[in-house]
Amino acid sequence: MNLSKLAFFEGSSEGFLKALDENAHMKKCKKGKVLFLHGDPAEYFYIVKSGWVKLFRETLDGAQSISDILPAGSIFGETALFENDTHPYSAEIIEPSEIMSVPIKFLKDELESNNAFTLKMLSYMARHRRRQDIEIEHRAIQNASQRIGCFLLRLVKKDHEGTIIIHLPYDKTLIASRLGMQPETFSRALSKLKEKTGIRIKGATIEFDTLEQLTSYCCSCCSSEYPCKDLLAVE
Amino acid sequence: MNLSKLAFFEGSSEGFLKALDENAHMKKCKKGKVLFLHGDPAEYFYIVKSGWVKLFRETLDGAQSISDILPAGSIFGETALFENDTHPYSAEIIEPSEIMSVPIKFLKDELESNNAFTLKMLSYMARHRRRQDIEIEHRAIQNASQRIGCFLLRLVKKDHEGTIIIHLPYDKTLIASRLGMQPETFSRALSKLKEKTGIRIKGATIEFDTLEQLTSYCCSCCSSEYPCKDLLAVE
DNA sequence: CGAGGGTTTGAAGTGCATCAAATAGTGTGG
DNA sequence: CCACACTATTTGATGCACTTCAAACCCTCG
Repeated sequence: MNLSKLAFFEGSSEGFLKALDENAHMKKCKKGKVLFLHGDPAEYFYIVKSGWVKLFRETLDGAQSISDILPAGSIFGETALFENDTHPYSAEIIEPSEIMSVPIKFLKDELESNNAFTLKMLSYMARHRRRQDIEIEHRAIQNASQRIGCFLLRLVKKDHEGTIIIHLPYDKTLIASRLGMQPETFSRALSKLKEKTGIRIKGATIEFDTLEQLTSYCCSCCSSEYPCKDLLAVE
Repeated sequence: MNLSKLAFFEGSSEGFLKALDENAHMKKCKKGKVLFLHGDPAEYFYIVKSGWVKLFRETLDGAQSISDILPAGSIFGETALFENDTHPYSAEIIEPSEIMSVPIKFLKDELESNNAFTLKMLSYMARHRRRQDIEIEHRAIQNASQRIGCFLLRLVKKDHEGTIIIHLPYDKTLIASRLGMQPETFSRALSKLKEKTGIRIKGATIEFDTLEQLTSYCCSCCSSEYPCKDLLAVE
C-alpha cells in the first residue's frame, strides 16, 4: 500500500508524504492487541495496512460500545488532534494486522500549512459525519434483520457479476456488536433474513443471485436509497 | 447576535465577515415552516438567530428520523458543500425563529482561501462527530429514563446555584423523538426518572437540588463522565 | 367556551436481551 | 493425523423495555 494513494492523503504536500515515509513505523499486531485506550495521551495516529481494527469505548458499568470497525486503508487516532491530544476511544486489533504509526505532529503541521489538505480532511470528516448520521437512523428505524441485510449489501463488490458471494470479514459476534445487537440476536436475525429474502448461508459465506433480494427487504425503511451513494462502503 | 461572535466564525477573515453582513438575509419563520428538503439543491447555508430548528430525514416507508434539533447560534445546511451541493437532510422550524441565510458560495470561497478558518471548521466538525459518537453509544446503552436524565443535565446552566430549575426548550413529543423514543414512552420514562431520582416535575418545568441526583442515575452507564467535557451542551 | 394539539394513562403486543445449554468449528500438542 | 480444549455459534425458554393502539385528560388560544 502506498500512502499517497489513500484518499485521506490526497492533496497532501510532497514534504508531508516524505515525512510520513521517513517517520512512519510499521508493526505486525496479533488479534487482541490493544493499541491505546480511551483517554490515553496521543502521540501517534495510525493507518491500517492490512487486517481489522476495532474502535470502542467502555462505560463505568463495564459495558462496551463499538464505535467503528476499520478495514485496511483506514486512518484512526487522528481525532485526538481535536480532543486535547487525548484519544476519544480505545483501539484493539481484531484480526492479525499490519499497522503503521506516524507521529501526530506531522499531521498537525501539514494541516496548519496546507489548506488543500485541510480541505480534504474536512471533506473526509464530513463523510464520516454523514455515515454516523445514517448509522443513528438505522439503529432507530431498522430491525435487526434489516441491519444485517444492509451490512451485507455494503460488502458487495461494485463489479459483481452473476451470483453474489460474500465472505463475512470478521467474527459474527463482532458483526453483531458492530450492528448494536447481541450474538444470539444476530444468529436468529440472520436466519430470519434468510427466510425473508432467500439468501443462502454456509458458515461465514453468504450467497444470493440479485441485490434486489436484499434491497427490497432492507432499503425501504432507509432515507438513502441503494446504492446509498457509496456512503456506507465498508472496504 | 453578532456573527463574528459565533464560535463557528472564529478565524474567519475580515472580508468574509463583511460578505456575510452584506449578503446575509434574515427572515422570521413560523413553527412548521420547512426551509428545505433532503435532496434539495443547496444555494444557502443557515444560521439560527433565535428559536429552534429540526433537522430530519424521511424513509420511503414514511418514518421520520431526527438528525438534530438546533438552538440559537447553530449553523446548518453547510454540509451540502461536501454532498455535491445537495442537502443531506430536511430542515423545519419547530418554534418561532429568526433564520439567517447566506449563499453557500461565500463559505466555499473562505474555506478555499483561509486555512485558519478551514481548521476551525475541521475542529467544529470533529466535535460534531464526537457528539454523534456519544449519541450512538447512548442509544445503545442507556434506557429511556437515563437518556432523558442526560438530556436534562445538558440543559443545566453552568453557573447554576442552589435549586436547579430547567424549562424544557420545546415540546415533549419532540424531545421524545430527539431521544429516539415514542411520546408515550417519554411520558412514562420521565415519571420513572422522577421516582428514581426525586426530581420535581410541573409541566415543562423541572426542579432538583443537586446534579448528583441525576448524574448518579444516568452517567454510570456512559463512557464520558459528567460534565462530559462540555461535549454535549445543547445551547 | 370550544376546538385542537399536546400529554398522560391503560392494555396488549413485539422485538430484543438474557440466561442456559447444546453444537459446530478451530487450533494445539501428542 | 487424531483427540482434546477452547471458542464461536446456534437453539431454547423466559423476561423486560419499548411500541402500538385506544381513549381520556389537559392546556392553550382564538
